[in-house]
Amino acid sequence: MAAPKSKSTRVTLIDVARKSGFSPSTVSIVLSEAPLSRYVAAKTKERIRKTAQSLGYRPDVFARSLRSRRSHTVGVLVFDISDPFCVLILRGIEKTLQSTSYLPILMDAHHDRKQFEGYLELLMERRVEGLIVVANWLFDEGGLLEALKNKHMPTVVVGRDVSEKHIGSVIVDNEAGGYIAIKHLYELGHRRIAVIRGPRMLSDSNRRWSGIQRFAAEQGLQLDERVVRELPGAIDPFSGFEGGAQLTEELLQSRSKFTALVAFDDLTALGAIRALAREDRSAPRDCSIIGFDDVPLAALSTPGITTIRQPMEQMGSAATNRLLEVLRESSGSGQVSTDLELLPPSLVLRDSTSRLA
Amino acid sequence: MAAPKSKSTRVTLIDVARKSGFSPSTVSIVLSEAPLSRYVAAKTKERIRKTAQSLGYRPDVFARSLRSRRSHTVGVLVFDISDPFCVLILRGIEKTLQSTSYLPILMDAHHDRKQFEGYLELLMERRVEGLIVVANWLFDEGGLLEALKNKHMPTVVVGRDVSEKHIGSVIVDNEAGGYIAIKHLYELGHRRIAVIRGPRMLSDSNRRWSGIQRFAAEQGLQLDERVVRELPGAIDPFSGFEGGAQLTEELLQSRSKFTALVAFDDLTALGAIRALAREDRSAPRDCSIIGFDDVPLAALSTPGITTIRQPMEQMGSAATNRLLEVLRESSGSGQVSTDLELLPPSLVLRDSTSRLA
DNA sequence: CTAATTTATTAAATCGATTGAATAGCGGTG
DNA sequence: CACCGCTATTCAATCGATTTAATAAATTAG
Repeated sequence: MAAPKSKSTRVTLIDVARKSGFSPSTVSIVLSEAPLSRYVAAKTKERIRKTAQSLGYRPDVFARSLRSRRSHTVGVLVFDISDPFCVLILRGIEKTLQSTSYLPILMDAHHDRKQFEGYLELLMERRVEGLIVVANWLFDEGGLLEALKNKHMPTVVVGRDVSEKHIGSVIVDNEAGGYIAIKHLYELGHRRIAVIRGPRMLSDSNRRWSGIQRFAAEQGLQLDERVVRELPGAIDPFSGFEGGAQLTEELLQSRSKFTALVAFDDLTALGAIRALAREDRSAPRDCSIIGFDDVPLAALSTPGITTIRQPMEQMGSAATNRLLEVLRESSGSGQVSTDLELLPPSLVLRDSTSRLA
Repeated sequence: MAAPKSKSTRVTLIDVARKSGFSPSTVSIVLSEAPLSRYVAAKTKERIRKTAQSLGYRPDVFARSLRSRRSHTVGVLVFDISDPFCVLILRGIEKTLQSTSYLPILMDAHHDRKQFEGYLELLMERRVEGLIVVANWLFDEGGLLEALKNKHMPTVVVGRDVSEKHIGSVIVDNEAGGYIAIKHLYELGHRRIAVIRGPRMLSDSNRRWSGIQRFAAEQGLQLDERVVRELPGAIDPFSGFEGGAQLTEELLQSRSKFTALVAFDDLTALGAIRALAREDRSAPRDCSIIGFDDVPLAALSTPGITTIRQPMEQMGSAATNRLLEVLRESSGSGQVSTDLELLPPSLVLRDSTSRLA
């Protein structure tokens, strides 16, 4: 039989206190498992918990936060939620946070500096206890990091290496990724390998390129610089696609020969495939193509794109755990340790690459 | 010169009151633009605002919410954020909410009933003032709606028609979409048109099918039932792809002829393309294919998928405006009007369909 | 046997705002 | 001139918890 309480009155701590016969203090101490609860008799605890349960008591988050000065929330600031790259990271964050008492508050800056700052401010106002920034495509620009640092807020960035700035970072090992990518093509017999690398200003891009070069050096493979191109440093999340298509077209029209292509990421690879199609060619028949990221699209396009997988969900978890550690240890005073967490990429075989005939 | 305040002490309303020489009440009334502020002298307002500004005062959300019993938040419950269908809707919601004082709190149930309910509970505890549910792929099942109704919370569902249940809904006009889709193929000269429709239990699917049938009836077009298939009612967000590939393969292996295919959605279309490729055929050369939704992938695959676009961002906005209306008018007592808002779909031409040779 | 310590509980202050009722001044009215 | 309604501001209660310091009883120590 449901208690026929007056409908609109919420059950408060006082109600529980009255009904259980203990003081509000004791009830609070028991229900919030404060340190003092060590001294509360087991029987008392049980009685209080039972009454709370039976009344359907739910503490008021606002009252609680007001008094205890803790919001039990963390801000998650993502640069562009429509970037498929982000979504799995978010899932990792969410799953990890789920078992804690922290609520993620997600804000999407959709690639806008102003918005980013605005939302950052908003999150501060909502008194988040920590911050996870999911960065992609240019983020570094123009003192954003300074803004972050000044906030004096435990912060972890995932997807971009900013470790010098006394903020934690979690990223994939891009150098290893580049290495694995070209190695795969090499092992399929390809020797004339084109590369569409990312913008030079992007550190990810440089690391991947280093990996490629390292492999080439190790194998004595000659990288023909006439078939190495660089994406422009654009802002639009789809610019990778456009750029990939554009540059591939140029490559095809130049006289230089190549039988395989390392694309900066999956979108670039998709663009390359589009360009091939325009010339009535296709992957992998006329050119093997390998991407990077393993966004969901990569599996759905035809041909499926062979790619270097970033363990995105793991990256989300790792970043979250990093933050939680700090939050736990010092309740706010702490800063995230500066070091960089590198997660290993892996090769995902699909149909856009094949052995050289 | 920055004021050298003791660093950790936050600026409170009292500080502003003291410095400006008015009482806390007046300050509160002015800064929160309460009704009473009508009676506050313009000069006073200005002085208070100025001091607030100069002290860098930011009201404490918790104190404010505690006293005023308003959280200034709305819950956004999405069924699966990795479904690209959702993301643009979210953007619409976010953009619309941005200009208001409401903060969206986003929770992702990733296709799990239990999670959905858990997050629903959590949002109630956080005292959201309203709810936007972004539903896709089966949601109707098993009393979820009842749960929602019982919460006595203004709610709008986008993406699924639940208007009978006294909850607002915003969806695309699926019937019109189906009609437009087949019309497009018909106008390209196709007469033997296959259809992979969605699961029968999904109302979207039925409406689209109705639209297709209506067009056929109007034109006296015969729909050959041997080339009409139905996706199984699976849960997985990618089942559309698998299903599309599977059913297309079956269609190809049956002796029945067809020159075009209406796919339930873009993922299904991608699956169909994959199946064609396996048989060394391709769209649109061997078969024109039209999708539904216009998810971002549709533009990036090769060939680009001709599709029926759902105005997803608009749908998000519409749902949000619907909710805001209710929230404004009665501060909570109100329920969302039951009626259904149908938004028009539109044809997006790309390369997966072509005139019958 | 008293003092100190540990266990168990509570009174009361507090977090930082909002808000309904109260206080005045002031011009107009019958 | 007493009363009313309007403008302008403030007092004090309140929202619902947490937390510090205090109280009291029980146990141990000296």
